[in-house]
Amino acid sequence: MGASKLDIYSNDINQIAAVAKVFAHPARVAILQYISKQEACICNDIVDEIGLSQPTISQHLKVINNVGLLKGTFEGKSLCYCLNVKRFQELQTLFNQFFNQTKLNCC
Amino acid sequence: MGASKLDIYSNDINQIAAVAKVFAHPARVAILQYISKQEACICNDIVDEIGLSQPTISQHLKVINNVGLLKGTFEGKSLCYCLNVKRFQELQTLFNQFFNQTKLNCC
DNA sequence: ATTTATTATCGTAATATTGCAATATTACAT
DNA sequence: ATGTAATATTGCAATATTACGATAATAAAT
Repeated sequence: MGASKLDIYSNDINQIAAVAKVFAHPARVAILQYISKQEACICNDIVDEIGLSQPTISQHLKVINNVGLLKGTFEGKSLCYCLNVKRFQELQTLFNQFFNQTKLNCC
Repeated sequence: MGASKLDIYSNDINQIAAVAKVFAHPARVAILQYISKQEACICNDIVDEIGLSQPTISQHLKVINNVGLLKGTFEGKSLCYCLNVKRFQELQTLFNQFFNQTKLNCC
């Protein structure tokens, strides 16, 4: 197998898991931290900062972008990756709701 | 490859990723929700509740247990899986610290 | 001791993820 | 138009994850 049986879970549960997956790789956590620290939203420096190849970083950025966490001006030579703070906040709230609801029910 | 290069990241970052991985599968999210709802902390019912086989559930429980999220009396026939609420709270705090710190830095 | 009920482990197949080299694309500058 | 600099995509190899059937292990009850 190897594939998760997504159809047997509720949408809420699948959403939590999908979002958690973005944070489930250290490179992506490191990228998020790094781009949030950069005032001017630097770009290829991510490759230098983290010890991975450019294609690998690009791949991770795509995953981060797929949940709407990137914001920036994408203009050829001078790209600019920024953290979408509003979306970031939404995901934090999503997690907290899950944690709080689960705690509330507990014995 | 397929293996993450854990040695190039800080411990903090690896910890966030490792914890997120636990929540990155819908079965584990569903299991956590379910065991928190059960007052009497029932066990094999998880298999009936979620639509997966007993070995698969057992495997997921192991992953959940590895981050210390399980608490219970493990006595042969009448096992009892409980959510370790204290640890659950710790992980929530861990996530929130990451989110808050990252937001704080942001441009 | 044997049965019974419950969970864990092993072995295996299928799919997913990670990472990189090579190449393609894009947009700016000359 | 050509070159350059930066990122994206493709293709591939290695490892990880997911899932299940078969089997083992454990403890209670008879």
